[in-house]
Amino acid sequence: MGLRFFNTLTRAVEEFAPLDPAGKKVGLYCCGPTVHDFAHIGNFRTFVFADLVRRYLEFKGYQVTHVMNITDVEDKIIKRVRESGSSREEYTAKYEAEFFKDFDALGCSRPHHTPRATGHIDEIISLIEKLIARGIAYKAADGSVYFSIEKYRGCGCQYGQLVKLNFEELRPGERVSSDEYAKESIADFALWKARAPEDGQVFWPSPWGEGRPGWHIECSAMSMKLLGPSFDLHLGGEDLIFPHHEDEIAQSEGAGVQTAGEPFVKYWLHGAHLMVEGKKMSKSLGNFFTLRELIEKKKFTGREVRYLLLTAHYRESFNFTLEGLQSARTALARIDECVGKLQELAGDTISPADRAVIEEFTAALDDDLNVSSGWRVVFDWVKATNKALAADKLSLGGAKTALATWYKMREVWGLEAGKRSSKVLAEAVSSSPGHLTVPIQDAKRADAIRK
RNA sequence: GGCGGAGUAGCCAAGUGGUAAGGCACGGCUCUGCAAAAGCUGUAUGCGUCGGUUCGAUUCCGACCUCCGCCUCCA
Repeated sequence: MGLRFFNTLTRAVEEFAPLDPAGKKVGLYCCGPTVHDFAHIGNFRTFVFADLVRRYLEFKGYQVTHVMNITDVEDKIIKRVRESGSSREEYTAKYEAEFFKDFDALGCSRPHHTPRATGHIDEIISLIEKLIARGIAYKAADGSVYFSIEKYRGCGCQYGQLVKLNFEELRPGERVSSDEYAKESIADFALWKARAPEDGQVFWPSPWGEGRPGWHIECSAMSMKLLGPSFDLHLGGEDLIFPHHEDEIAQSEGAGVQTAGEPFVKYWLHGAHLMVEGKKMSKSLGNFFTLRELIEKKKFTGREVRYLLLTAHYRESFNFTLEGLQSARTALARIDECVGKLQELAGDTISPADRAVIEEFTAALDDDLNVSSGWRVVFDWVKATNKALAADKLSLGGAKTALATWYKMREVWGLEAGKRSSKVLAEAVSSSPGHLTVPIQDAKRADAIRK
């Protein structure tokens, strides 16, 4: 059996088969950040998850094109821009830069493309024009353009592919904002929002007047531009299933740009949310970690945070705790210790990995990214390696193979060791091949280093 | 109210119709200036509750309890 993913579209685990007839190229899109503030640890769970998917596909030999959008125009951003007095460009550039700082600290591979919504206004407009031409979108009295779910369904398209929806009982929300009173139907959503006074300088010209894109449209426009009208994988947090992703499907398939019978996206993968210290993250509870807080105030590393995020299956809600980070630190140190010894023995030479271990590892990850089983393989390997090291039974060749085995698995985890912690450094100073012995005269120095 | 997900040792977390992986924490032993690391080793008669099916259920079915998400431009 090969790689399998749980597809939200079918609510089942499916064999992964790329659209590419050669079975080689894979298009992967992940909904990226809205750059209105520092991203929190929950946001990053999704990006680490997407990074794992990408790395594992590459590990499996696929040629992945990874796209992640930057949403740099949206209600909250406009509000903040107005309050801060800076321009939208200045404001979003700052938080985009901060976002990538954290993204890098977590060891996430940069996507091949990180398109900004505001850089694709033309594509967005042309997509909306297609929808209007097909009679699925309409310009309302307020100057905005809306997507008509009724018309869409009238074309034989299905709305509600990702969630079961009861249209008769769709409740008119109490919080329908006043600027959307012109919609024909309550479930219709904005493709283009007419310029409002509070938007300030944030607007673009369009065939329907000045305004800005709706929330969902940029993902449709940019993903199809960069990956084609049909692509393999679309990822995001579970909260995006509805309405964001449902609406993306509607906009993209409603435009009629796909080859007959081909979907906009073949596999939809959604990551579950994070809890913090047993509670739902919320600003009022104050349990809202940002990565920089964890790094600067709590003195953890991005690598430790990444490890912790990678210990739980992506579809299970996960309880993120400082205690968990502490145990992540210990577990990583154990791996590093073992790898450090191997490096001393084998150097950084290239050797084939242990096939049996890699096969076991692959079997674990193939199963909808069963990271827990993957870690079991890693720690069984650590144990076996340590045992051989302690018994002095590891030949040079054996050490090279063991090291290569870890490097292979590490490609998937993305946990390259950066700077060693002071504890490990102290040991590295006093270690010699084979056994870790501290010369007696160095005892005081060792104690000093320890402090 | 509608839809969906989950409840496994102190904490995190796999898994299976036939008797519970792994990590962290904790205890014992070996090694050691003391530690740490490493090695060996111990720790759930039990998998939310109550019923049912079965030779046998944690795994299947039903009910219930609890938690979480979406239905409201939050990853």
